[in-house]
Amino acid sequence: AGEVCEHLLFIHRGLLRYAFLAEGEEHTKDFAVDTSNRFCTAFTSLVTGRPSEIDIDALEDTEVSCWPMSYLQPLWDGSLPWQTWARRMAQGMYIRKEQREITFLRDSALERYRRFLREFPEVVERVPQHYVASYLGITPEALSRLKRNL
Amino acid sequence: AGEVCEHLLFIHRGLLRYAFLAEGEEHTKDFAVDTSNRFCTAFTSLVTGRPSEIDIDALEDTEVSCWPMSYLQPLWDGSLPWQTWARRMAQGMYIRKEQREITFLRDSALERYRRFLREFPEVVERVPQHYVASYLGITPEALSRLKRNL
DNA sequence: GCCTCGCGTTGATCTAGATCAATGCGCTTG
DNA sequence: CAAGCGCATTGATCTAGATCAACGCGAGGC
Repeated sequence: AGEVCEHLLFIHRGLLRYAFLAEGEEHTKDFAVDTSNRFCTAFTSLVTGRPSEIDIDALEDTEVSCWPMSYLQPLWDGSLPWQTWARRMAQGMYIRKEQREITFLRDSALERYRRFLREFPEVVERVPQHYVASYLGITPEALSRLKRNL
Repeated sequence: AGEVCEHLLFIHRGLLRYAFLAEGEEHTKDFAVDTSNRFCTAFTSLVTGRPSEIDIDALEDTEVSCWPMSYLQPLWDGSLPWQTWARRMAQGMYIRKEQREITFLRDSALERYRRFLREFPEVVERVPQHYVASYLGITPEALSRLKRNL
């Protein structure tokens, strides 16, 4: 956070977490894992050129390929297939966020946890549980109690 | 909802609402107004070609230009400037959804209402209040009480 | 070995917001 | 005009999840 994001990462191995800080609280926005979501970047900063408000940290030793934006931007702006690729990436990211919006409007914390287990079946074993709680928008204590009902 | 979205709309006058149905409850995802967000479409359906899960309904008499996808797709796929335009649109939509994600993780209902007033200052006077409540993820009763504390 | 630290759990209490039910009030329609 | 409807408000009660505090327990580090 604070820097302008200049890179697009592709995750070969490991696990990253997107977070942001607000009034001393840290909130988990998303995970990026080697088993899915293999691209990782502070997208908003990347495309606006403004400093990122989110932190990205590695929860495991992580191996990535790193694409500098200075390399990608000319491809995106100069070549139709790459432009299409970039558009599709943005579309896919939108669709994921829309799902998350729907989940916040429609589901209880328990239901959100069940969906999380379905979307990231392996992540739950690889990250400290309080990060999962934070991703769901609840406290660690609440998640601990939720698990008793499934 | 149920149909594949084939159009991108540009709103000249009026006000639309995005909603979805879940277990008999209707939830409001977003508003599209003639004073901002002037494009409107069931984006996920538009780009995936799958039937839309969301409804779009007009809360006022609304005047739009209607761009059929059969017209846009060849532009997007065949022309760099149009492709760039489409990519930028997808990026912008992502950024808006990210803001909404952050708001659900970080803010109380009261704070979300304050932000809503800032983002859509005029909408609050143009739509029934229970739609605003639904957009915020709370009940109409709760919103009615919230307003007493600002 | 012991000590600490990070993390999860558990218990007791508190609170934001949900739920249910009643009231009021402007608009439309007969 | 009255009747009915959609919507906002208000009150009483309930509940999911927050908060605060205590405890446990395994993994390092000394």
